[in-house]
Amino acid sequence: MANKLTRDRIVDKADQLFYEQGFEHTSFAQIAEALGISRGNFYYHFKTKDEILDAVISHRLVRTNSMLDNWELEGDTPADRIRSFINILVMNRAKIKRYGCPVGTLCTELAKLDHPARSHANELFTLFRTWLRRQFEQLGCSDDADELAMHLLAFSQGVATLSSAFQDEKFIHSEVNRLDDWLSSFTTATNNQSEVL
Amino acid sequence: MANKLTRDRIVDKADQLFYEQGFEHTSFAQIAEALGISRGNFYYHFKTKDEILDAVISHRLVRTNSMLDNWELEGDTPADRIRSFINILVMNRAKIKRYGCPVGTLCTELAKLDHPARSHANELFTLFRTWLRRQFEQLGCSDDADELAMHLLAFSQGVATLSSAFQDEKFIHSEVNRLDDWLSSFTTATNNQSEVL
DNA sequence: TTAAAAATAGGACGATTGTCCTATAGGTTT
DNA sequence: AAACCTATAGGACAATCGTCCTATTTTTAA
Repeated sequence: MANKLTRDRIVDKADQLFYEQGFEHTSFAQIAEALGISRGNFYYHFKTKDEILDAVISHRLVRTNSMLDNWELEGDTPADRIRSFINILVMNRAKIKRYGCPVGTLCTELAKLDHPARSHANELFTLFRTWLRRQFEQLGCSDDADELAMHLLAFSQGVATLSSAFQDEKFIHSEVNRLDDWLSSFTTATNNQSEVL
Repeated sequence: MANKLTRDRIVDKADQLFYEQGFEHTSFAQIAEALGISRGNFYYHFKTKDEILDAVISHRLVRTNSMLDNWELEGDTPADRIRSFINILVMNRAKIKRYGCPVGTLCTELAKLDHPARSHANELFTLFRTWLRRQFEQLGCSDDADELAMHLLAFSQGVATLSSAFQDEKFIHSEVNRLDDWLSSFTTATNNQSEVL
């Protein structure tokens, strides 16, 4: 099945270029040329540009899901797992500084285009949201777990946007430290009574 | 000078469409049609698309500057003035929910396009940053005034991004309340010794 | 080995893009 | 009244876009 291979290569390259250049600014021809395949071959695998976008989003959803599963396995405590989320800001700082957050920038672009795939892309955010909510619940903050999840999600979005605008990696580090402190305040103060769980 | 009038109308409409649809997705023809003028007339006022973009950014810089000046005049205390900044999230919630933050989304798009006007657009962020920094200094937080300014800036960016993705205005309200509380913590605890100023 | 199917190549299409050119109308100045 | 500059209109341009079509090659199945 060389078929499957080419299709995957297209999705991978499209994923990369959509991230680096934006969805609309990336053309069929550009992806094809980057892969060394013809536009005709391209059209054999994807009939429309929206079809590639859907495939890219689905691919990202799968990857994100498995990443979250890994964090679930690796982290011993909910706080550890939440820290795994926070640390992607540091791990991907170079790309974030250059292109922003892959999820946030895609959702923002699709919102402006009023694109049909918009809600599909937003599932990426929902994935993180529900995962984080579960962690905060396990941390003993059931009452405002969702609010805390959204708060953390929002803040990492802001850090990505600003570090990109100001081309500043140090900012990422300082804000991640701040987030760590914030997270610690849950495991010490608030969580004393719910530590029992 | 009907000239000046047409030029301004172009800048206004371009400003609006760049915000609602994005810079690249907005075409010459679209702006011209929306204004009921010909493309030829259009080209008389702006020779390239980048020239309109520059004019739009300059226009936004002027408007933002005068808005900050107003806040400076209206707000009695630095905390009041910072609250003016926070409240634009609430005031513009409908548009933010629909199109995100005008500054953040433009800077993000230009970053991906690697557009020459990128640094020009980033001045919008710098404007808010230095203004907020000054407010925090007057609040008695000179040591980390810039960090606090960036923190606040980042968070409002995140709120805009997420409220847009989840189509959620309530989220804006709850996070603005949270920000108000955060701000109050400076005027009560930290600021007791600097209240003298 | 041969027929069928999957995969690739490459060109053609209509539409749209940013850009540019020329012609004309309206008003101001000499 | 004549000359002139500003402003507007509308078409032409080459390039690029997403899409589609038809061959040709490669692989699989009979």
